[in-house]
Amino acid sequence: MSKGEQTRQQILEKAAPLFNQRGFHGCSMADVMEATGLEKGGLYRHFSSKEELAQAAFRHAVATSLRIKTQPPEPGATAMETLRAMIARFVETKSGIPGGCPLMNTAIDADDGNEALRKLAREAFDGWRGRLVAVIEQASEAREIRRSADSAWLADTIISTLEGALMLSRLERRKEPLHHAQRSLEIILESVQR
Amino acid sequence: MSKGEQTRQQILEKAAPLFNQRGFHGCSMADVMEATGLEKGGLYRHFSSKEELAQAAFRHAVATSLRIKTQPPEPGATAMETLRAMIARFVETKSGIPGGCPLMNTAIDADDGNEALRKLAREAFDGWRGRLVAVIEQASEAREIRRSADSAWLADTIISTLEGALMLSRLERRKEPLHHAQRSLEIILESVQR
Amino acid sequence: MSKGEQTRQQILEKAAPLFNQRGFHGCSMADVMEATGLEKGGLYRHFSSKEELAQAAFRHAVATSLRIKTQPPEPGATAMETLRAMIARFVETKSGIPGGCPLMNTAIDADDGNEALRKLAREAFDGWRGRLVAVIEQASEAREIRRSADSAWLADTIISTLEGALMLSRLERRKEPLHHAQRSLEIILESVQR
Amino acid sequence: MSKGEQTRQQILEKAAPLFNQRGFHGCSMADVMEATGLEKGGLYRHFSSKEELAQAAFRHAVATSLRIKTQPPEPGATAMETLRAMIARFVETKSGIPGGCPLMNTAIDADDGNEALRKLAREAFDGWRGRLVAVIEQASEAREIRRSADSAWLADTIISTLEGALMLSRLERRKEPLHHAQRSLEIILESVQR
DNA sequence: ACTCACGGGACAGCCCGTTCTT
DNA sequence: AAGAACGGGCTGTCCCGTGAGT
Repeated sequence: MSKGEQTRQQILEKAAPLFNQRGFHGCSMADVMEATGLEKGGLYRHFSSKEELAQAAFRHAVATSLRIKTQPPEPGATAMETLRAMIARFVETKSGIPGGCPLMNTAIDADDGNEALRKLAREAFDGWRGRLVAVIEQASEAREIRRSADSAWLADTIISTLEGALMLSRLERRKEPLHHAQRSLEIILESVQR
Repeated sequence: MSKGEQTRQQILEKAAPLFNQRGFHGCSMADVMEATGLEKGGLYRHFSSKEELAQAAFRHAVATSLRIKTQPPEPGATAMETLRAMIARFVETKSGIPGGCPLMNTAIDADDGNEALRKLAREAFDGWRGRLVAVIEQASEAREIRRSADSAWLADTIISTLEGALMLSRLERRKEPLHHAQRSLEIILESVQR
Repeated sequence: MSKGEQTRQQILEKAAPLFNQRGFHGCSMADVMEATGLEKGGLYRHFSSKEELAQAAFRHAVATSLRIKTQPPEPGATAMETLRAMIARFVETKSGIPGGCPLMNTAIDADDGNEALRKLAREAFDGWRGRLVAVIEQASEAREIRRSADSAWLADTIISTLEGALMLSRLERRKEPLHHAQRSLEIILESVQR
Repeated sequence: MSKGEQTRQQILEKAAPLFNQRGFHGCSMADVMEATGLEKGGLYRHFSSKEELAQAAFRHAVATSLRIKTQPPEPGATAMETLRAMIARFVETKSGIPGGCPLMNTAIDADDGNEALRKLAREAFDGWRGRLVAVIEQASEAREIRRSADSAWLADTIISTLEGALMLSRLERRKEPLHHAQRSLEIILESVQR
């Protein structure tokens, strides 16, 4: 890896948590300078604007988050086991990046005009949902759940419940909401299981 | 209502949507000046700092939001009917204030250092949860649901699922996530009903 | 005159020479701050951008310049006497503002993209030419010069020769070019006189 | 021509129009980089500073301009014919470089502190005037004009009138001022012709 | 009760120039 | 000979807040 590419990665590693914690408007380029130890000239060599840096930082945060939360399924596990493992990992794992789930943070932060970031957040959620849907449909085909089960509904429910619970959990600084969510999702899963 | 109090209310009515949409850092006093038509001095007469204005605006937003979403239960309705109505109202009603749910927005926005706003958001969620818990326990005592049902768990689940779904729904600009949430909560409710 | 208006005038008095001497790109807002003793906040209260300040400063410079160079004609003077007096005043008078003729400076400085300034310079020249043409046509009607004399040509010649000579004169820091111009214009005037 | 010398020439060819159009402060090294396709290092290998580059670019612009405007006189032409040809060429020829006459542009642009550029502009005008004076004195000796004619005055007049007219012409984007200048200079020339 | 006028610091981004590397 | 990488200062502008004046 070239020197420049290396620096770029280091910037992203430092900047991603900052943007995730403070949001786009709440994190200044000076904050990034301080965190990275680089001067303006050094930063702007790798990113042509704060906007571009924030986007790259978001992608980095998502990649880091997902690398931790979506490990490959245990070999030999059934689809339902995989699904439960995905939920459990979300509930138990400390987020790979400080400041909570970057998807939700960015979704809220970019709810006003920042269309570029909004799009990135949407695509990230689409990716997550896609993976959930795939597993659900595997379960469906393996007859682990009823054929009539709606994979889009189930995936949305899992995402919504987990993200909402994470938000509550972070706000109140206690883990119950996440565990409550897990319990509720268990009920949902049982309801579609045959 | 005195002239001053009236002006204060007008400021809050204009400022609340701005802070809700753009967040604390994303909304400047100049934005509020433009929206209210007042000058700096006019604003700072009623609020000693941007911080204080943002907090008052948040309280205003919550009050507005809840006034719409938590109308008094239909007289004669059972506790479970009331609970379902509360959920339905969240799903169907357009938020009383532009920019989505102020509770969630503020929870995310104040996740970094802003402890004062954080506390307000937490209290607002506590209030909502309290009202849910009360209704759930009514249902419990009226034997509409199993005695063993955990009201804290159920309330958390309702809040998490709805908020998570609202976030998704706003991000993707479509209503399915909210309807999916309602369907899921129905399953949860049935599971505790005897 | 209100306090604000007074400050605005003081800003223009200080800024006009700076812009005239250094040009738009060569004069920074910090320069204007230093010259006026005001801080950023004070400046931007009166002018919403550097662009706007530069335009106002140009108008101020033109007004100052013309107030000096275009005094009302001596009562009782013939049109030709007035014309010669206008030329003489340009040649002899120290410019009302340091840095040379603001019309020419701005014409050159705004030759690249600055269309707003360009337009202002053009209008200023139009005004000057208009006044020359008026006097020339008076002379024509008073039969001081040949009826066939082309007032647009004569006005252009006076302006071109004087401005070109002023440029040379400033560049070489000696007055001969201006006197040479005056001599040449005298020949031109005699050629149209009957 | 060595590789290095060749690159240097290419830089000057690209940079000269930029500096001529935008002035010293209005043209950044980044602009030159973009125009030449070179990186910082490539530029600073050939020029030790922006100042030095600007001076070299000015010299290049003058050389280019003069190469076009001062072709050798027609063999067999009288001095006066040569003089008229020089004027005509200035009026008719499109400038060899975009942005107008580099001599005048630089004279105005360097009117503030830039002494090095000022000096170059002065020398360039001196060269032009010298050539005019030479031709005028040829005419004088050949008795094409009166012996008493002042060559310095005539040369200054030609330069002033042409440059002033060119400025007006560029400002108003029409050619009349230049043609008016030519007409006026014709009158001047006739006045010294015997 | 509110406007006007101003201070001064922070913001994103651009600038010129240097050094290291190839 | 030229590119890649970086430093650090400066630019125009926006920001929150204060105090005098009406």
